[in-house]
Amino acid sequence: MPKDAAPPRRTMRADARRNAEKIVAAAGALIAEQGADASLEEVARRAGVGSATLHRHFPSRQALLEAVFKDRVEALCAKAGDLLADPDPGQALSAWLRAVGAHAVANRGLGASLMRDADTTLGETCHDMITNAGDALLARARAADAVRPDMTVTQLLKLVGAIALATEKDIDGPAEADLLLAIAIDGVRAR
Amino acid sequence: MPKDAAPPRRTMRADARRNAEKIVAAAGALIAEQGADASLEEVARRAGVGSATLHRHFPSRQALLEAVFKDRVEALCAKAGDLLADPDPGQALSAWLRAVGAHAVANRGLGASLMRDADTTLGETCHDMITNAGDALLARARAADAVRPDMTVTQLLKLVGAIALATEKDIDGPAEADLLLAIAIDGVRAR
DNA sequence: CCAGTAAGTGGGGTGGCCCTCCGTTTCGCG
DNA sequence: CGCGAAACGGAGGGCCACCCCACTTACTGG
Repeated sequence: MPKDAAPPRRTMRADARRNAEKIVAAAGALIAEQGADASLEEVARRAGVGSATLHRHFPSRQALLEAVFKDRVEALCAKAGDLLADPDPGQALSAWLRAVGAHAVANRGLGASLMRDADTTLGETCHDMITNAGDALLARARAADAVRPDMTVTQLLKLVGAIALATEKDIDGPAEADLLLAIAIDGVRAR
Repeated sequence: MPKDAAPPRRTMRADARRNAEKIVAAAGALIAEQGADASLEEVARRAGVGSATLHRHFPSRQALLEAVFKDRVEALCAKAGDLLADPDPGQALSAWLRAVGAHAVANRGLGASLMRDADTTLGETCHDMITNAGDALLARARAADAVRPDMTVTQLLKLVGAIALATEKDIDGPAEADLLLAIAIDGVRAR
């Protein structure tokens, strides 16, 4: 009998991985300079690869953004885990939201990534990760009657992302964002 | 002696005015369908004019958006005027903000117009109009100790615009936006 | 060590977009 | 009416996302 179809690759080929890394690095730099709608061709150019390679590794702009922001998001998730040990659940939630907001303004375009579009079909790893992380904090805060009972993480993140988006191209973005965020968080508190 | 340079036109030529109107109408329809980043060439195509004509009448996308939203914005300004007579200044402000938010989600892209880019060089009539209108309401609310004393209209509008932007592509945009807005406004109140 | 092969690559093409130049048409004033 | 200026719109340049396909390269089993 014919032998089975070729066994599927277990790991990426070494050069492919290297190229992917070069692309992510270049994208990170360019996005920091120009924002999340930077030219993908310019990214490929700076990474020293063809545009086809970029598109093969990252089929959509969103996919590339997620790769770029992955470690930042992981850091935020870790922070959420730490804050679960905080004695004051309400304070913990609000501290985390401000941290998320700070990252979102600092890294142009992260905000848009987090809010995410209700239409994205699948694979929104970034958004899922942060949603899950935030959910734990929110649940605890809700149990302690520190927040309005009808809040959802999605709403919270939308709020944070929206504010980041609105201030990210401001002259004094971070300060403005922090102020607006503080105000919004105030509204989230249980009355 | 040579006669003075030809006297400058006082009014637009009739066909020019008609074309401008057709363009605004087409843009309004397309923006309602596809959002504020709709293709300008498609607008020109639907209006039955060449793309050069569109660009002559509206040198920037922002200029076109302002023309499209002008009457909506005027309505909001009028409403602000009316609300100045409301006996409760805090309530009046919050009602107006919700009205602004509702319009912003309903008319895709209005939100972005309102928040406006800190870098726009000049001529942001739309933004100016609404800023002035809101300022009166805010001043009155502040005098009545109904809001935090450090709020500015710009911040308020940024908040509203951001929320509209964040929810405008949602399945259930209006409801979501109203809820988030209510929360944010709650944070704006004086403690 | 070596060849076979699937995985990976990138140049070039396509179509869309924004915007401008410029020859042609149209308006409206005198 | 007739003429000059105002307005028009198609063609074309530059840029971009994305796809196709002939070529190259890394891994694997003998």
